[in-house]
Amino acid sequence: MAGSKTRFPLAEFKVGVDNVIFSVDTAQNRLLVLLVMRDAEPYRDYWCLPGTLVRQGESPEDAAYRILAEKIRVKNLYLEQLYTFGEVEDSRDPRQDPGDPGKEHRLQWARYLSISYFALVRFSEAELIANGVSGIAWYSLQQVPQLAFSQNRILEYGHRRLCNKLEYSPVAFDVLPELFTLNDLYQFYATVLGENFSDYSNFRTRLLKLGFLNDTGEKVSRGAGRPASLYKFDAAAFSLHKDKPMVFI
Amino acid sequence: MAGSKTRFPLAEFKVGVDNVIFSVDTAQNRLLVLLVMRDAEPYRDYWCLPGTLVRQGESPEDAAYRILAEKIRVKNLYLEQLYTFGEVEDSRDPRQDPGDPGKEHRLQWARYLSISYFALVRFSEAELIANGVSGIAWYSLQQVPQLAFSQNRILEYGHRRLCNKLEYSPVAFDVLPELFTLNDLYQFYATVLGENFSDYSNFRTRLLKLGFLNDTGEKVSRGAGRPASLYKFDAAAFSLHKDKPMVFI
DNA sequence: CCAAAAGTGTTCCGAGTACACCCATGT
DNA sequence: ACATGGGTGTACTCGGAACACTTTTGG
Repeated sequence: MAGSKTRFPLAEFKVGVDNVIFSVDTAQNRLLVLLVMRDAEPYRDYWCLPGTLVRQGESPEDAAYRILAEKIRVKNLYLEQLYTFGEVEDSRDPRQDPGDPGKEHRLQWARYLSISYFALVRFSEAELIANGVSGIAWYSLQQVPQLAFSQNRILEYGHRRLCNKLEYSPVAFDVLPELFTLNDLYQFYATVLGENFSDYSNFRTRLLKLGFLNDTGEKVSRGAGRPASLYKFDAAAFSLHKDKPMVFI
Repeated sequence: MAGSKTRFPLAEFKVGVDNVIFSVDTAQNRLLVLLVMRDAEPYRDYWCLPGTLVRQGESPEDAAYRILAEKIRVKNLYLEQLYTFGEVEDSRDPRQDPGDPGKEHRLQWARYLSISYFALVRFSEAELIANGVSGIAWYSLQQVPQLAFSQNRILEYGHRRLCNKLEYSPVAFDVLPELFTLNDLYQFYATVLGENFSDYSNFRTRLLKLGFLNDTGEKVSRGAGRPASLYKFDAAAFSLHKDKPMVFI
C-alpha cells in the first residue's frame, strides 16, 4: 500500500466551479439561464457558464456563492451541487495562464476538475454585474447557443434537476416574492415545466389542499378581472408533511 | 481578472474517491454495505468506506471502478456518482504520508476533496478480496458503526439515493440474477425499502402490467409450495416507456 | 389431507382530469 | 354590459390498497 504511492503517482487538481444559474421571468414566461462571454482563449467570444477556480481556504461551495455574487446582486436564491466532471479529456481547462511555457508537458499532471452547481434566483431583484466582462446576459433556454467546453450538457443536466426539484420541493417559494398570487405560482411552474403540465384550476385546488399556502386576505388587481388573493408560503406548515412526496405534475 | 490570480492563490487538490457499495442479501433480507478497516492514523482501526486517491491519467470514475475491483470480484454492478465533499475542514485527509515533515504548514495548501460514488453489486457472485487489508466486510445497514471521517453522512446519502433509484429506474435488474421469480424481486424491494412498502400481490400486478417482465415458462420450486415462474427483464420493452415515472412504492 | 407458497380477482377509496360554472373588477 | 381574469364545483376515470380466494406443489 505504501509502495503504491510511488509506483502510481497521484494526480494534482485545480478545482473549478461552474454555475447553472436559472431565473424565471414570469411576466414574459421565459426560463432564463445566466451566461457570460469568455474573453480569453480557448473559446474566446464563446458564451459559457459563470465559473471560477477554487481558492485557498475556500470550499467549492464558497466558490459557487462567490462567483454568483460577483455576477449578480440578488437576495433570494437557492443553490445546490449538481455534478462533478473530471474526465481526463475535460482537463484541458483554459483558465491557466495562456502563455505558460512548457504547457504541453504540464498537461500530464496539471489537471482540472469541475464541480457544477445549480442555482435559482429571484428574477425581479437580480441585477447583473458587468465588471470587466466582455458579456453577461440572461438567455432564454431555447436560445442558448453552443457553449464553451461542451457545457451544454451541464446545462441540460441542471434543467432536468430544476424540473424535478419543482415537483417535490418548495424551491419555487425561495424565489417568488414574499406575497404572490396563485396565478403567479402557476405561471412559474408553467414556465419551467411547460404549458401542459396541469390545468390551472386543478393546480389551485391541489396546492391549497396541501395546506401550506396562507391566504393573507390582501387583494391585488392587475388590469381587468377580479382581484387575486395574495398568498404566503408557510414553511412551518410545509415541514410537517414534507416527507410525503408532493407531486405537482 | 489576470491580477486576481496572484492576489488570490488557487488551491491545489488531491482528489479522493469513496464508494458506497451496496448489496442485497435477499436470502436473509439484509441490505449490506461494504466497509474496510483503516490500518493507519488517523482513525486507525475504524471502519470506513472503500476509497482511494485519483492517480495520474485516471478519471475519478476510473478510480471508483478501480477501488471496487480491488475490493470485490463481481460481474454485474451499477455505479453512479453521488456527491462531492470539499469543505475546508474535510481536507485533513489522512492518506498523505504520516511522517511528512512540515505537515502543519502544508495543510494550508495541500487540500483533499472527496467524490463519493454509489454502487450496487450482485450479492451472490461478489467475492471479497482481502489483500493486505486489516479488515473488509459486509455490514448490515442497521449495524454500521461510527465510521472514520464522519463518512456516515455519505452512507446515509447513498442510502437515500438507492431508495429513490429503485422507485423509478430498473437498477434492481442489474444485480438480480438473469432469471428470477417475482418473489425474488419483491424480496429485493422489501429488503431495501422496508417491509411495508407494498403488498406482494399488488406489487406483482403492477409490475406485470408494465410489460417488461417476460415469463420464461420455466418453473422453480423452493421447498414447499407451488413452483414459481422465472421471469426475465426485457430491456427493450422497458426503454419504450422509460420516460414515464414508474413508481413502486 | 394439510401447510405453504404462487398467483388471481374483487371491492373500495382517493386523487388526478376535464370541464362547466359563478364572482368581482376595469372599461 | 361585457370582457377578463379569479375562484368554485362536479362528474368521470384510473390506479393503488386491502384482502379474500384459488392453484399447485411438498410432506
